[in-house]
Amino acid sequence: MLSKKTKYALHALTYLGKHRENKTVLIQDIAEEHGISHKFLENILLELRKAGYLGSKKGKGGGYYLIKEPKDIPLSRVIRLLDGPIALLPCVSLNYYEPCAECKDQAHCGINKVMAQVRDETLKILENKTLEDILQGE
Amino acid sequence: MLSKKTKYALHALTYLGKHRENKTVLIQDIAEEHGISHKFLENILLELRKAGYLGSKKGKGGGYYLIKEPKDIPLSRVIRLLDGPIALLPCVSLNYYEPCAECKDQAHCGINKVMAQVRDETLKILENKTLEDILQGE
DNA sequence: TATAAACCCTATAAAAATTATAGACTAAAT
DNA sequence: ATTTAGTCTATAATTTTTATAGGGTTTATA
Repeated sequence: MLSKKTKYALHALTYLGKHRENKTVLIQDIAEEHGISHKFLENILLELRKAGYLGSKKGKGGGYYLIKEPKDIPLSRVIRLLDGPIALLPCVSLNYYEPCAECKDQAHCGINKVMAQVRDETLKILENKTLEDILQGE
Repeated sequence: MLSKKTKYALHALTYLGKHRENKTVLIQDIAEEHGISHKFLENILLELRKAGYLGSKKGKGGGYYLIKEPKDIPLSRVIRLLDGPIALLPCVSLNYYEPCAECKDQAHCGINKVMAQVRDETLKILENKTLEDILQGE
């Protein structure tokens, strides 16, 4: 399951995607719309900005706005950013690799091999679905 | 990512799958082989038995053994049993459904729709990979 | 230029979930 | 009888997630 962080990030991105004509959107507006803690959401939006998905403007009249096209924001990226690895095991993670302590020889581990396949196939799914798909379903 | 519980369960099932000629296998042997806490593994094997994957024999000469064919043990089942939902959000879970608090109208939620698709496609992957696939990779 | 609005940033607290341990109990073999 | 090995439930320890707090910086505008 996705963490609330990632779930909230998706809601925020969706909200921002739906309000692209406005110059900026307030954290507060997104938080209220979805009943999310303002402060918690703040941290999430900050991460999305640092990762290059959002722009922001400080001061009065400020707020957040999308700077990427919805079609260029795949689920895989959002999940990796906020939740970490997509792979089911650290030993097959492309971005967060770590060997598994209980596995003596990764090269001959059937679990490792199958999980690498699962990772590849899962990745295909999550790279194909983008914010645009979400917006179309709203 | 899978919990250690699920990961250990997969290692245990693999071990049991590789030792099907023996009548039974000791918890201790599996625990030692993979450096897992005996007691922790005990609870996991108990769950696998209650779910119908393993049989057990008490007393001297006892232990665990596989009672299902490896090809009839898909990853999806093991994961659901020990980790819970495969869906990325509770609102699209088939086995552990719960509405999402921050979503006002699930019927018009783009996230919900996309995640239901992701769930279906992910499920296809995890239902297709079985213990047999793991054993073949060993 | 003072003021209020709004994001920036880091630290920490609270809660929940995961991981691990403990110990008494039952069953079976010898 | 004794030893071996799984059964079961409770609880402790640890880690992760979720949430909060509060001072800082920037900007619009009166």
